[in-house]
Amino acid sequence: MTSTPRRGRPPKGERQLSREAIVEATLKVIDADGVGAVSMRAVGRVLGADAKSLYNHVAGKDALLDAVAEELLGGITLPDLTGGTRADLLAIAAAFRERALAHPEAASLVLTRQLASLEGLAPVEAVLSVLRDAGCPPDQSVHLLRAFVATLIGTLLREVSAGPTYGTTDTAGIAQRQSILENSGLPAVAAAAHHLARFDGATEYEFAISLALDALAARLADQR
Amino acid sequence: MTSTPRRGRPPKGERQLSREAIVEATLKVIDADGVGAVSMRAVGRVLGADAKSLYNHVAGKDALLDAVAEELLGGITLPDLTGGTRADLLAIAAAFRERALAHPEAASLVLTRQLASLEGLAPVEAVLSVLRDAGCPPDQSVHLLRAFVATLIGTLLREVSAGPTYGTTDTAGIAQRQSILENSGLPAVAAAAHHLARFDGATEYEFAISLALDALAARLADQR
DNA sequence: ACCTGAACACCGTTCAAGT
DNA sequence: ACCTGAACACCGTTCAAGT
Repeated sequence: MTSTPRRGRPPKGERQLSREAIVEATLKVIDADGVGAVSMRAVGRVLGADAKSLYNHVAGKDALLDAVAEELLGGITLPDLTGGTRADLLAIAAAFRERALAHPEAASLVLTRQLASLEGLAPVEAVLSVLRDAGCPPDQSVHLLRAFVATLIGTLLREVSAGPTYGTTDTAGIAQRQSILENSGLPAVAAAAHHLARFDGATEYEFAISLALDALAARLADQR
Repeated sequence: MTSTPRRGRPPKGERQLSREAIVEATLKVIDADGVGAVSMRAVGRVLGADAKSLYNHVAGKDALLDAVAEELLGGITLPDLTGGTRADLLAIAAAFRERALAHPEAASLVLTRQLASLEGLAPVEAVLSVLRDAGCPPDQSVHLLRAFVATLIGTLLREVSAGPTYGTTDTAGIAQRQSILENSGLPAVAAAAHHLARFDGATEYEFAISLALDALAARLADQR
């Protein structure tokens, strides 16, 4: 009288698997428990399906993580461009950051993986077209794009990995870090301990991006 | 007549395990096959010991990877400071890069992990002391340090993950990428396809760092 | 003090067997 | 066309049993 285990494709309207649903389920796992918690079995569990069934829709775990990264990158809603170079680049960067902070656990995937697809090219197009409209030649634009993206990625990686508690909330932790730094024996570190022990993502983001855009503007001015 | 399996601690001068040897062996695994190939069993194999023995010297796999990151960070040989702000920051960044490129497969560990130890504080001290000597107040120094490091990390992450073949060697790959970009339907991307399809780590590094240092110098000048 | 056997609860992935 | 059972070669980690 035990329930006889089924085999083969389920008979009726049991939910069909799809690549899209699988990617979505994976993102759910990541949001809940981090990238490290992703396994074919865990994703299958979310969908009520066997892990092996996923292989009918994705090539494997690595390809699945790539797909999640592409989904995130492709889901960025780019701003309408106004023609103001600085304002437009600021807005593009903000769109990037917004997406990263919406899925902080997944952000490292986008920031870290080498993506080959065309999906993620829209932000690149946006930045390059702003630079082109600013009168920047293509070779210079590509250099500036890469430097700008590097700063953006480095800044966001730090922000998402620092977590929200690093800053204002955890006063005990701040005090402890500060005293460690003060007693580090390193004079410049000790002198800056108060500031090193604190971190506010939004402030650091604005500082770094603003700095990068200043540098970029200076190069564009040189150009002319 | 089969060899009887030993149990308990081996009787004599069989190599002792040590935290240091374990970290070194892990780095060997990473250099050979990447971070993904690290497992307690694989590291044990390198040392001729059982994976479980490692737990007598490190808390677990995650702590082991942290230790590798700290070893890399701590092993950076910092330049003697000359008093020239730009030259000194350039030299510090170069030391960072040199270490990253010496272990490209391991670099993401250092660039990505949140390190809590004091080992990695020497580069921070170096940068902060250069900024202090340039007359920059501590709060501003910390912002500039973080922005500078973000650019450095973003740039190096790209360089190590791009691999050496992206640039000059793989002419077929370059041509293919270029034609994909030209046919992407994105006008600015298509216009810059020739440059987007190519990547030279050293050139991009110099461009990005130089840009960051220009921006930093401008801020220091404002200050006064 | 330190190493290992046995053991547990996991992995990713292949492939044939099913519907 | 798509799902699963059986199977394989892996994982990290605990703990008691040994020397």
